[in-house]
Parts: sequence; C-alpha cells; structure tokens
Amino acid sequence: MKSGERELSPEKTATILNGAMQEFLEHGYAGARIDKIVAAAGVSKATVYRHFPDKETLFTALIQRMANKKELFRLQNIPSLEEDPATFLKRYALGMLDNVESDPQILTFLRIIIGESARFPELARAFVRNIEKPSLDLLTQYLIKHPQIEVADPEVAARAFIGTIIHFVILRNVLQSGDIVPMDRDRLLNSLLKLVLGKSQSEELLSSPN
Amino acid sequence: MKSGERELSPEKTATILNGAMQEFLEHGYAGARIDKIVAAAGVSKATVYRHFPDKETLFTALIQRMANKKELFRLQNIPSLEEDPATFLKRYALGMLDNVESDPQILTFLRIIIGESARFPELARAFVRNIEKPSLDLLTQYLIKHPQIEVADPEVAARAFIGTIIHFVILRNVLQSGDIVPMDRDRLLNSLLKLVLGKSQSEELLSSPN
DNA sequence: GAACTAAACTAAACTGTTTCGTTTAGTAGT
DNA sequence: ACTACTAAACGAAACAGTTTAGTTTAGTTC
Repeated sequence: MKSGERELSPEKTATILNGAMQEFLEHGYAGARIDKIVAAAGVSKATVYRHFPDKETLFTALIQRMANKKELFRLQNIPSLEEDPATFLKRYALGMLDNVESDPQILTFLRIIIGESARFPELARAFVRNIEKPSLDLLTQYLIKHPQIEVADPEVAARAFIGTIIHFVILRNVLQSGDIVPMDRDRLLNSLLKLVLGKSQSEELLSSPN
Repeated sequence: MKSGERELSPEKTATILNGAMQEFLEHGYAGARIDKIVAAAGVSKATVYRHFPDKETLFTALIQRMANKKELFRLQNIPSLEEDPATFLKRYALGMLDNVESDPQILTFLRIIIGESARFPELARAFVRNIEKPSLDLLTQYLIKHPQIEVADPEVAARAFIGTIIHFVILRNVLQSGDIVPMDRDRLLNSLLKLVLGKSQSEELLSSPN
C-alpha cells in the first residue's frame, strides 16, 4: 500500500530516445516531427509526453546521451601507447577515418552538433568536453611522453594532427566535396606524419601502411 | 522607367534576400518563418511569392548568393605574395581569425552550411568550390613557389595549415568551447608555423607578431 | 498596366492534451 | 500459492488551439 510506485520504465525511455534519434538526426530540431518520432519508436504520443515534458527536453536528452557515448566514436579503440610514434599516430588517424566511413550516424551527429550550436550551446560544449577534449589530451600526453619526437609544442602538434584530419572529414564526408578538393587519404596521413614527427622518423612507415 | 517592360525589380529581390538572411541564418531552414522574413524585409508576402516560388527556392538562392560572396570571407584581403613565408602565413591566418571574430555572420553561415549539408548538399559544395578550394589552392601555390620552404608535400601542408585554423575556430567560436580546450591564439599560430615551415625559418618572427 | 501592399483566407500540419479502455506489476487476504 | 484488488503505465485516437506555407482579393503606386 505504501508504495506501489512504479516509475516510468527506463526501457520505454530508451525506446523513445531511439525513435527520436532517427528523426532528429535526419531533420534537425526544428524539422523533426513528434508524430514521426512516435511512429518510429512504436509508442503512443501520450507516452512520449509522460516521459518528456516537451520536444526541446527530448531533443537535449537525446543529444546529451549521444555526446556521452564514447563508444560511438570508438574512443576506446585506441592503439597501444607502447607503439612507436609513427605507427601509433597513423593507427589513431585511420581509426578516426574508418569510424566515420563505417557509421554515417557520426556525420549526422556532427552536423546536428554544429548546426544547432547557436541554439543549444550546452550540447556543443558537452560534445567538446566528452569527445574532442579527451582526444586532444590523449594525443598531447602521448607526444609529451615520447620525447624522441622532437616537437616543440606537443599541444599544438596534437591540435594540428586532429584538426587536419577533422578538416579532411568535413570537406570529404560532411560537405560531400571530396571531388572538388581531391586528396588521397594515405597521402594526407603520410605527409601529415612527416610534418608532425619530422621527416626522419616516419620514413620507415611509408611502405607499411598500417 | 525608361523602357515600358517592367520586370520583378532586382532591388526588391535583394530586399527580400536581405530579410531572409537574418531569419534563415538565425533559425535554419526548417526553423525560419516566412512571415518573419516578410516583416524583416518590409515587403508583402505576395511579393515574396512573386519573386520566389517557395521557401526552399528562396533559401537556396540566399545561401548560394552568400557562398558566392568572396568579400564576406575577405578572400581578397590577402597579404602580398612577395612577403617572406613566415610573415605571409601568419598574416593570412590572422586575417582568417580576425574575419571570424569581427563578423559573427560568418560563424552562423558556417553552421548553416554544415547543419544543412545533408539536405542541401549542393549548397555545401558551392561553399567548398567558392571559398575553401580557392584558399587551399592559393596556399598550395604559394608554398610551391617558395621552394626555400622545405615542404615535401605543399598540398598537404596547406591543408594542415588551414585545417588546424578552422578546427581552432570551430572549437572556439562555433562550438563556444574555448574554455574547455583553451589555447592561446598566438601560441597556436607560432607553433603551427614552426611545424609547417620547419623550426629554423620562423624563429625570426617570434618577437615580431605581425 | 504591372508591381506592389495589406490583410484575409485556406488547408494542412504542428505540439501538446485528454479520454478511455487495456495491460502490467506490486500488494494483501485467504 | 492462488486470487482479488489497486494504481499507474500504456496504446489508440480524438481533440484543441496554434502556426505554418502558400493563395487570393481588393486596393494603391508608379
């Protein structure tokens, strides 16, 4: 008698969020339709509004959840830190690129984060905090701990490395303009490694592409 | 006027597009409201629909026009090609950064281009064709024409240079996360120059910041 | 006479609410 | 353990009120 209190089932919440994901990622916040979310999730409209007070709360909950899922970006899929620098960096970069190629949802998520960053700055900041910053930190720490890499400013080197790759992904995959500014993936990575590591240390890698 | 044949006045068209710019940039395609555009432009709704068949055509016309305005990105504001490499590159980068800082519309435009790139890929491609590619080409040609800069792959060096700066802008200005991944602007530029030019050639610039 | 304004209008779509009947799960009496 | 009771979550669907893109109409300006 005291507490027959059941709560809104977390499974339903997840079902709703999964349905909302398709619709929000495809159409953005303003373009998404609650009725479509309802249909995609296979729940009733009333249930959606029992779990979330309004569209905006549903949207932010979804994006926050995605920005916290490091698995989505395979941040755990990191090459061994004991690897030699050229191999480590190349595998790291290839991991990012393969990740993007294999899962188009990542591109759509990037579009949302950037596209809605003026209206939902906290979502953008959560993304940077959970995804971008850890990547930059890891790379910076790696460069610092391998002093045989003669890099004067590891933090900037990490930014240059990641920034170059992300810019490449934005041009090629997000903006779908790989044919307008063509660039071979392996050429970019090999030349980038030379820039970051200095010419000498990466030459041995040139014929063994992983 | 002089000739009896009056057409839809280009001034009105421009007035409509200017009104549409505020609304579309602020709210995106789906979030923009025709009535707001009408009010912002100070024209009647009927006039809008005499100039443009529908919302989508108005939107694409606007974004295409913006993507063709190289002035907006100050691509004409390029340092002299006769400048020594370190000075040229630094001024070029500072030009990009100042441009972004001084005109928030550029950031909003970037958000739109990326945010709508799945639904309007041709707009994204026009942006790359008119803005990104000329920048990359100019920088690549500059690096090629200054062989004293010992860069094995000028095309990749140009991408690394611009990619690093754009990534910096995205983190700091677009995603508004400069406090989460802090980085001093001048430190980034100086260290980036060292990476691209090699340590020796940029040292003279370190104490003369323009 | 053509482009325009203002405003009413249409038809549809939208978010969010409500109604009502069903299901689910925890509780208590026997 | 079996059943009955209870309360809340749920689905389906209608509903309310607002907002939307786009049209039309009637009058104005050049």
